[in-house]
Order: sequence, then C-alpha cells, then structure tokens
Amino acid sequence: MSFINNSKKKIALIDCNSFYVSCERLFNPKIQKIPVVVLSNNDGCVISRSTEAKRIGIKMGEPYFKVKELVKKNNVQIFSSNYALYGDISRRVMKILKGFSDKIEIYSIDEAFIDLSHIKNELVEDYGKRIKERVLKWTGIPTSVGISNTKTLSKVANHVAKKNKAGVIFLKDNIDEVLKNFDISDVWGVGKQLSKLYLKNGINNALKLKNISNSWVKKSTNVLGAKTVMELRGIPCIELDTEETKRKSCCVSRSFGKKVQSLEKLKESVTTHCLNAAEKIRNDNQTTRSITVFIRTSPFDKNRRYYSNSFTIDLPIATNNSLELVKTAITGLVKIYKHGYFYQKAGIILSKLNEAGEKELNLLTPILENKSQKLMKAMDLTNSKYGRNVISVAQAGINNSWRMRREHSSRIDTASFDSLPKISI
DNA sequence: TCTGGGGTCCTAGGACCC
DNA sequence: TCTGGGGTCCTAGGACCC
Repeated sequence: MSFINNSKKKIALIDCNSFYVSCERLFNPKIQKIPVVVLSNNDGCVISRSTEAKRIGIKMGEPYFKVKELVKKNNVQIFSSNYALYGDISRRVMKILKGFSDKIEIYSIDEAFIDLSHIKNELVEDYGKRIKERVLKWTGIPTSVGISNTKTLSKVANHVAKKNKAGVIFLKDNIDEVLKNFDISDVWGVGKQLSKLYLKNGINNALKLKNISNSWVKKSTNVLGAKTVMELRGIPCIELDTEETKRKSCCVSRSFGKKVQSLEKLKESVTTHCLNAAEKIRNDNQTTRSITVFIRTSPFDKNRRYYSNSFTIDLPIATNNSLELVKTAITGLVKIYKHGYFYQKAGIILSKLNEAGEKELNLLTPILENKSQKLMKAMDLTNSKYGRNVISVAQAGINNSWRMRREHSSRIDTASFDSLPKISI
C-alpha cells in the first residue's frame, strides 16, 4: 500500500482573457477600450468577446446574424478569425509559462496547467502574480491565474480570478463558500447533459455536487462524473498531462460560404480538405490507415430535408500521400452523395494514425513510397515557402464559390513589419 | 441570407473465440 | 426440447472540452 501526499499539491491554471480579441488588440490601439468580438470560421458565430462586448449582451457562441443589430447599435468591432496569428501568440505565451515550471500541460490554445507544488503556500499567490505580470509585459496578453490542489478546483479558482481585480486566486480556504456560489453548469466536466441530470436531482451548485454520495454518482454517471466529484473534494484524480503526444486523428472540415448542390463542387472541397490534412500529418511525420469522408446539409434549415452521411475506408497500406488520400476520399464521397440536397458542410477525418517509418511488411512499399515521398516533400516545401496551396491538384479547383466567408479579417501577419502599429511623435 | 472546427475519452453492443 | 460463460477486440455514437 502506498500513500501519496496530495495535501501539498498545487496546480495553477493560466487562462488568457478573451484571447482572440486580445490578440487583435495587440496590433490595433484603436480598439483597446471599445467592444470587440471575433467570429468563427465563415463569420458564423461569436467565439471571443471583449468585456465591453459581454456587457452589452453579446453571448458566446451566438450566430453572428442574430447579433448584427446589437453590433451596429453599439459600434462593435468585428473580426474574422485569424488562427495563424492566434497560434503564433499562443506559442509565445506558452514559452513564457514553461519558464515558471517544467511540469506544464498546454491544455488549449489559450490555457495551460502548471504544477506549482514546489512553491510554499504563503508564496504561491505572489508567484501567480509574477506569472501574470510577465506574460502581460512580454506579450501584451492579459491572463487570469487560478491555483488550487486539483485541476477542477483550479478551474473554479480561475473563474473567480476572472471576476477579481487582481486576476489571481489561490483557492485554499473557504472553498465551500466559493463552491456554494458556483453554478453547476460552470463546473469543468459538467456539460449540457450532466447539468440536466444534476438539476433534475436538485444539484444546482458545485458544493452540492461535492457532497453527493459516491454510490449515486457512480450509478447515475460514469467514471468522469465520479472523478469530477473527487476533484471538487480536493482529491486529485485527473493527472497533469505533461507529455506532448501526437494527435490520434486529424479532421479537416469547413462549412461552405454558399450552399453547394453539385457533386463536382463537393469533390473540390473534399480534395482541398484532404490535401490540408495530408500535409498536417506529414508535418508530424505520421501516416494514416483510415479515412472518413462526410457531408451534411444544414441542421438549422427547417424548410429543407436534412441529410448527413459519412463513409470510412480502411487503407491497405499506411500512407500520408496526398494523391492517394484524395483518390480514396473521392470514391467514398461518390458513395454517399445524393442529388437534390443543399449541402452546408463537408470534411474528412484521418484516423488510425501512426508514426511514419514504422514500415509494414509489404514488398511493394519501398519502391512506391520512394517516388511519391519525394513528390510530397517537394510539394510541402514549395507550399511553405510560397504560401499554402500554391501547388495543389487540379481536382481542388480554383476560385471556388463555396469557399468560406471571411469579410472582417485584420490580415495581421506576425512575420511582417507592416502589421505593427505606427506611432507618430 | 447568414448557426465553427478540431480534438479526446468513455460506453454499449456486436463479433469472435475457446 | 434442451441451447454456457467468460474473455477480448473493435466500432459507432455520445458527451465533453476549448
């Protein structure tokens, strides 16, 4: 029997405030104090809001067309998302965080857990403040820091820190008081379905969830539900994942700027997605043994019949060859395409990913691979040098009418001096 | 007119085997 | 007419996350 002393464990969650908005603000002094929102791909939904935008009632995830009035009335600045920019800023933030603890889990583009167990209790809040200050000073990105002894509690602490002036909370005493005022649906790991279940049973805040009986949770939910409860009690159940593991699947999909009816146009988009996915896994030195293609009409359109379908094809030999993947995906697409529908989205998923170079036993592989590998390498090199999709395949089409809308892009490029704000003295 | 995209993990159930 | 039990592996679909 072994004892793990968890009483000293301290996990910090550093979360960038309104991350995408903050990134846009770095390069645009005029939008510092006014309401700003960033839209999802295709200018579809609101996915990042400044405090000012939250205050005037723009909700997270709301479709853009529903808030257009509000936007107009309040002179809200709108941006299409620019993931190249956000990814770049994110890497800079994470690099700084790594300087504070090598036990770090980069949890998403805008947040990371770090282990601060080595810092004494009485110093840890100050340490959190130093992290926040350094990230702000070196990147310009504001963050909130929540510290407690499990990941779930540090999420709670972070929530509280976001509303707190200092922006840093070490949640150690009065935990129950905080949990009592913490909405059940805001608890990490409690989504729509679990919320519904808990509310039905009178569990409407985090404290009630913490005090629920073990047998009830196990019976009514699953292991994840039980883990959340334990974590609220201060017992670490969700380990810090410090390994930088490679992805297990790779999905590329897009909604269309305009609804698509023809098989030809669907082929163009599926081809484009395949090329991008193949490039991604080649970048990670991976190969795939299974490709899924899917298409669907809009689930929101009540006037037309809904159709959604997918087709998965297992590949006899693991590959990351663009041409081969395109060919396979198209045969799948043809099987599920139905004439007469207004398609809204298409995509592909590569799964059963493996490390490339783990050779399979097949006599033909070496000869076939050599030639195509050289072609792929040349393609990737050209595209990274001269811009994405400079080299493509004919099937992907050009000037496609189905491509996504992106009408509010700031077009900021961190590799270009032109993007820097100019100061006149 | 207009409603994102990319992941992970878990579970139930089927296929298969001895 | 009677028709086991237990194990593994795989997959699709659901729930959750940001």
